[in-house]
Amino acid sequence: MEKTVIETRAGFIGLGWTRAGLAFLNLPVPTLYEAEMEMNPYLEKRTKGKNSDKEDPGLCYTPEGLEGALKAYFEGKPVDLSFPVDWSFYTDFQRRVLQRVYSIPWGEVLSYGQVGMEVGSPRGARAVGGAVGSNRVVLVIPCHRVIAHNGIGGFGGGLERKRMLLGIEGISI
DNA sequence: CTAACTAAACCTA
DNA sequence: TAGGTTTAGTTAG
Repeated sequence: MEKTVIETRAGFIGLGWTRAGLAFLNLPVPTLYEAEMEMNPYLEKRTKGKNSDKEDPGLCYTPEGLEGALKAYFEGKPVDLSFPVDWSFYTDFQRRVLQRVYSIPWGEVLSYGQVGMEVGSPRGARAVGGAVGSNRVVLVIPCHRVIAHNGIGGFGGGLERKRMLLGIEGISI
């Protein structure tokens, strides 16, 4: 697993990747030190799935263009952040949900119930909440664009930051 | 295997 | 709007 920190207008973002794609990407924090500390729990830790990146010569992902895209995002530009993701960290259900969320475009939102509907769990809204909560790649998998049918829902990084991200995209709830 | 959690939705009044 | 009920998947024991 490779890692680095990039600086955007909103702060320092720590991220890591494997040969398969992005493994984690954190929210911006004010200092380089904090960004480095927040990466520790993710390094070489694989709670689920197999070792997708272990000596797989067919894959050779590196995050080219990601820094520029993230900087542009925090300058308010409607950029596409669908960079390759290492999906091996998730259960089948989590992967199905997150892959659907992955395709939600900039500036649009879906409810937990709608996502459940589309991935074959019409009454699994609550389970969808649990699944998006397992997202390690914020922004690239835009889990902040999934909200409750009657409100904003929740967010692992704090509701303030979810509102902030949606605000950047012109959505206020 | 069961029980106890959820970043939800629904129904009733 | 408030409160209780239903719900699917994950995780801890």
